Amino acid sequence: MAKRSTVYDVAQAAGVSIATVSFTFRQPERVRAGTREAVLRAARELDYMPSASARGLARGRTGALGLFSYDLLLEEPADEPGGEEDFRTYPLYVDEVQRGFELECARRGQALLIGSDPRGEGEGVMDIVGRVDGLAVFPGARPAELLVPLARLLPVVAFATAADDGVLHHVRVDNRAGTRALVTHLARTHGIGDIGFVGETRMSDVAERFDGLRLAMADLGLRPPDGVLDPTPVGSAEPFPEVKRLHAGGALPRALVCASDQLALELMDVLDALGVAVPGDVAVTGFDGVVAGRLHRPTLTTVRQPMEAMGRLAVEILVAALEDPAAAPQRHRLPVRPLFRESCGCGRS
Amino acid sequence: MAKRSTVYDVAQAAGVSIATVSFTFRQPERVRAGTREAVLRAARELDYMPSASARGLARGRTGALGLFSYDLLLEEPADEPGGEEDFRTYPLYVDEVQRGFELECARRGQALLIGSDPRGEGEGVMDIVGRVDGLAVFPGARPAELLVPLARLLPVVAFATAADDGVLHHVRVDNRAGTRALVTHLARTHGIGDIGFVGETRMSDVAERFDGLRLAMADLGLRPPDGVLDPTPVGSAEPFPEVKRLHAGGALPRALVCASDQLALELMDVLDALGVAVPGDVAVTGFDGVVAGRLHRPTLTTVRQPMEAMGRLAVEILVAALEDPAAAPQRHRLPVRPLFRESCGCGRS
DNA sequence: TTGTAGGCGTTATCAG
DNA sequence: CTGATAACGCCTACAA
Repeated sequence: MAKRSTVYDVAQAAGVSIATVSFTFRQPERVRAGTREAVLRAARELDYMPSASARGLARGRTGALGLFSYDLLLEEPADEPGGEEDFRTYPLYVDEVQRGFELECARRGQALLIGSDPRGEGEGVMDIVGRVDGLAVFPGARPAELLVPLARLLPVVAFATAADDGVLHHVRVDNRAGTRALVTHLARTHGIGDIGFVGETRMSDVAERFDGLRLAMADLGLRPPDGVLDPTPVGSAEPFPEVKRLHAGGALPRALVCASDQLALELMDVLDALGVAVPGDVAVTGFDGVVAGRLHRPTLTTVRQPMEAMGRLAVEILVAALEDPAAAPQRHRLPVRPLFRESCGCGRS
Repeated sequence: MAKRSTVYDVAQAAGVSIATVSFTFRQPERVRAGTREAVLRAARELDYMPSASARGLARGRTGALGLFSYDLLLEEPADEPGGEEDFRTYPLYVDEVQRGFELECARRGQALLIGSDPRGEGEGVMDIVGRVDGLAVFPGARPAELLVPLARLLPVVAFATAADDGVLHHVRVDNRAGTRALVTHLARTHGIGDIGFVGETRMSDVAERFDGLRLAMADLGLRPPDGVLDPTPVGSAEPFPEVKRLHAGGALPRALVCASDQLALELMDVLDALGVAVPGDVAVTGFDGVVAGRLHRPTLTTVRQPMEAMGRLAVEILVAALEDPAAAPQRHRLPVRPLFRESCGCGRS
């Protein structure tokens, strides 16, 4: 690898000082034409590429924004023995939010740093924080409070996280309105009043979804469930024990509203194995609006989050915060949109 | 924003020199236990986050890998007036390769910088090159030769690009085998011998696909087309003029092999508008294996590229090149897999 | 308009 | 085992 040339090399080749070289790149007009030509030509001939490290150090800014996931899905590359690809694992919710973040960064010519914490030690954040001017973070197993100290150092946007702090910027969706729309549809259109909720409510998003379901049922004069069903994580060994028990006892609700699309798809697998027809015997709904819900048969009724918009918004917030560090933290709650497809009993969409 | 604390602050708080602080972080065992504790505690209390800029400058390495696209799809966020999402635009081929790159970086705890050149001035590369230790680049409108000077400065992996240089690392797929499999299937299974190729062959990948088609047809004793049909870019105003002309003259081939899935989907729109049935009147195939091909009706027969593996491989190559800068450039050609679905006349898959 | 010189936060090479 | 101290490459007053 050839040694990269520096301002010194360019300065020497152009017969000027390094200050002039540096100046030529940032304020080309304010340099005499002849000098400018000489500098630019020298730079081109020497393949001069400014060092972002040096520049960042001198300026006190890296010029990059960061996107961080605490626990990334790190599955080993699945073999594709011959069948179709498993699009249940991609693209997920986070992938689409990330895409919005990327598109907005690209539009603004912003460099984007993607980081994660594969070991789960929280040490990964430190690394990335040192590299960026602002950071957006997906919710993870670790409590969001860990982000608060970071927010004193740089602007931080938290996705889909409860907002009981006063320092983080927040980008969330209207989860309650989402499940409310689902419940209302199930009741009014399909005449279903016996609705259960599947999922675990430790994440604030899911808690809000469950809350929205209960509020909506109460408003409709229906009896809300006392609690959630099967608050076990996605992908557990013996999934949905409670649903199975209810089925065995013939006490399955007529509809199961799930905390996410992923969960709903897994649930439908289990129901299928039990010989329960969807939507005939029980209606199933998801939340997120990932593509897998359209590939599944029956197609999945769900609530679509504006993921691309969420990602873009995070970038906007960070850029604004960089320009005005004194501004108050922003809290956004974006609207969602129900998608009524086959799994609730509607016709194919 | 609070000023970030530095090694100096930590050193002072711990009552040691900055050298000891730095040393404590890199070789904890080689520092006396008491000193170590003091330093780590001070660092924690001060929320010390090392500056990647300073570190990179001192070490001569940024510790990040880069992924660059010359011309990113920068569509404005599409309104979603109420219908379903348009999954034709995401995830595309590049998105899935990028995902593989990300997963592999995450697995290795590597920081990943994503950059693009929205203005198309080539100036974006300079910015990102200064930030990374190694770079992978998607093919773009600009000739790959522009990458050669970069490769003298840092390891560069080119995706899906012709390899007539001696310096770039290459990650490609076996395009010829892909179209060969398609042609063989069309001929043997569906008895089709009249096959056209749609697409523009300026990109080496597409040229190879066309070449594979011609070779396969010749081997089968069929008469290969003299040239390609409609070498116009995706998304042009008046798409597929030649196909329309052939249809008007009643001379449409029995099968149209397209350069990509995107192109095939657009073509099917046009055929549909012309009243041409797929696969009844004409069989259509794509190339890539993106998810949109499964959502379309009829589902799209295509050739699947191992995109995740391609992304992962690029990371492996870069990491290896960083460890041994003297090693020769690597050239990989990964296998592809045909997926026979409805659009060629096969049953639903 | 251009040059000089100091500083940005770490690392690494030495002595001690 | 720890402490000075010189890079690292660029930016930016301040001078000339």
